[in-house]
Amino acid sequence: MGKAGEVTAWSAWAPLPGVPALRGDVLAETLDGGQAFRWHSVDAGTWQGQWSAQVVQVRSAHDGTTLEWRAPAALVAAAPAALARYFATDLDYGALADRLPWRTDAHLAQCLAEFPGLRLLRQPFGETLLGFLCSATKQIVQIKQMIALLAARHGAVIAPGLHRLPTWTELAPVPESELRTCLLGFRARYIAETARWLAARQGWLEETEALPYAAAKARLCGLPGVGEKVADCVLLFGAGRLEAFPVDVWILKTLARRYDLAGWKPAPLAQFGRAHFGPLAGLAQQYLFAYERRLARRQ
DNA sequence: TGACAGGGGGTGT
DNA sequence: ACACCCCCTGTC
Repeated sequence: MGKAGEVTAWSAWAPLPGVPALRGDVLAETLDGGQAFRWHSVDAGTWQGQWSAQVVQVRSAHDGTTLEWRAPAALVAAAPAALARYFATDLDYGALADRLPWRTDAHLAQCLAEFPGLRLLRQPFGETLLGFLCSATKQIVQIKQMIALLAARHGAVIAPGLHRLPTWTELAPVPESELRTCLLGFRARYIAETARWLAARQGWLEETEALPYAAAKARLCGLPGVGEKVADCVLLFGAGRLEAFPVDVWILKTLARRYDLAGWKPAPLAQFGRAHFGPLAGLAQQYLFAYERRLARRQ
């Protein structure tokens, strides 16, 4: 018998075609750098993560060609398709990064050089919304803690000791007071109200995900607790909208410092971002973000 | 080892 | 501009 949550029978490691192997720090930044909140390191270079009803481990292949993965034997059938979507294996991120204006932006060029191969994930839309409703004034470790508690207490079991995140429908009947015990603080009310609002509108999230960027963002901003920053994160990390440009305090600082934009407000900065970085502004944002965080940690 | 102060990736009023 | 909520981190 293993510990709770410990998978005893894993499938064999298999390549994940379309995703090049990533340097250890770049893989860590991709999986555990603020896009997603359900990955943890199980071994040097090996990460275990969950989304929807999936549980997988990933690492860079020893031959250095691609990422490789394995899944609990009982869950392996659905894994290839789920992985392909989650890791956006159809997108060549090397080519996308090359289309950013690094040739005329020395700072961006340095950020790209620091995190070669950095990727954006395509997480389930509803789960991404839940994660970023938890994110206000919280750091990654704390958000991960809230999300883990929500899953453990309100999510269905998908493998021994492993729970998926609750769906919005499952969250709707949970009283706000009970959500507060998941360390959500003032975010509990946002999540409770959003859950009830969504439960009364089946299909609303799916419709929103399919809308053009601006319309989808406007709709998300109508949810309690969702402002422009959260909406942009949900669209960037949960819908593959690479034009979304979330402006948080890190980006505020980095744009002020590196682009001489001190004193600018978030909305004008978002405009600057889209104008300067172009239709893949969200990818540029992720590089700037990763770089600034690395500098901060080194202090 | 324990206590304490400081601050935190945002939204809503 | 400030409240919201309380956990994490660093420090003594």
